Amino acid sequence: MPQKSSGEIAYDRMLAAIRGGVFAPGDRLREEDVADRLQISRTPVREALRRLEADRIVEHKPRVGAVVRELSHAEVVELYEMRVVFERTAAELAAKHGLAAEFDALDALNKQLATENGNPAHAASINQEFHQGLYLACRNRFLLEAARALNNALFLLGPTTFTDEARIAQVVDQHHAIIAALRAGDAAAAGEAAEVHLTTSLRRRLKGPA
Amino acid sequence: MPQKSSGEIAYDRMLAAIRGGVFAPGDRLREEDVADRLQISRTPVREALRRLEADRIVEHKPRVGAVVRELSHAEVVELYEMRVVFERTAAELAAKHGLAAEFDALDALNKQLATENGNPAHAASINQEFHQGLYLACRNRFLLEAARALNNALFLLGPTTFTDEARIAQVVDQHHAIIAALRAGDAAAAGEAAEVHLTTSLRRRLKGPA
DNA sequence: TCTGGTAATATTGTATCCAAGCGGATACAA
DNA sequence: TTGTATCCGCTTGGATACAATATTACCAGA
Repeated sequence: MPQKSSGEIAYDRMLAAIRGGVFAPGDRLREEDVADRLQISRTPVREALRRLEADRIVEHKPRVGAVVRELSHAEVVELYEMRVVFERTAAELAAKHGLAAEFDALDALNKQLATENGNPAHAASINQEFHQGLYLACRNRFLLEAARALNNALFLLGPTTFTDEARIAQVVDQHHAIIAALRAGDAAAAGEAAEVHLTTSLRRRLKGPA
Repeated sequence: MPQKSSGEIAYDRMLAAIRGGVFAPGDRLREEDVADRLQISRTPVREALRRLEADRIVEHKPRVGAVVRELSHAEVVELYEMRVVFERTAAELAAKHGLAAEFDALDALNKQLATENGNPAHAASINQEFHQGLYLACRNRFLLEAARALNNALFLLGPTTFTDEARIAQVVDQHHAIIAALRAGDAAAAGEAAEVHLTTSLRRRLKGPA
């Protein structure tokens, strides 16, 4: 193990497990179980659990254990409320600080997304990359970190639905509007487009499961 | 120790130490030193350090140790950039969701601040409470948490300067503008007032030390 | 004197061990 | 049959011991 510490590995694996639906909200995460599963001792597992707790992905009850958080309806709304703010801010800042090459990269991703009709998982992955690229273009480490934590919390809601073809087309369109505003250097328009995009996303989410 | 775990205590004490200037940016925090100092073992100290790392207050270099972060000029600007966004958002949401009683409490704090001429430390403390109250009024747990982390990072810059009497008067005025907009339920105006306030604050900060 | 390598040392990373607290289950009594 | 009290076990919280590694100091040779 030259590069990553066991704690890092534990964190990554557990995050991936939650992301992949192996651990569902409400599941208990007993330190020893996880340790056995990952073939390491409890110490790095505890470290990983603490980090997940800081990300608000697990809840830590003293003497009871860690459980994967369940988001109430109110919290889901609050989560998206903040996501809208972050995304709008990211778009505004990216319009100011981003490079043309970065916008080109976003455009390329978006074109790729447009052709991903049959593969929902891949489409979701490209979508992730797009938004990550947007955050990277705004040259603000604190926003990047805050958005990362927020997006991790988003995994609790399960995978984004990209099964619908019309939905993908809509997303691609909205992304395109953002990119156009970015290229024009129009921060206000970019922010507005991002807000529209995310608001649609929330609406979609709330319509879905619960 | 019925209520707080050693880890909690370690976190609180270290945060207070950084806040109080005991640990300055660039200082190394060796686990054993801190453990000795707090009369506990390394385990809870590590937990506290990991939490501080999540807050981006310390940097953790493998096999080397934790050092209190030093913010570059660029990072300070980015930090305030985000703080403006958060504060603006908080004001907007508070205007929508806050209760009249909460606005009254903010007003009371602000009046108290106006009379705190001779005591910079106390004035700073009241100011903290004011902003905390604003965040609480907006009913968004994610914003609250993100703002908490950001404000902790702010401690790295040293205490806010509230020595100048004219400065306090200006702050009180700007707070008052925010409160007025909140009471009117005018989200846009509240957000605008908050942005003005924080922008002044940044200007003040950059004029100061470095 | 400077440079290269090697070895000692300092410090974190991981594992294991002991203590403490909470919850559940069971038994007894009403 | 139900309510209550007590006891046992499961799980985390904290401490310590051990391993791994990066840094640094020191020495030898050029």
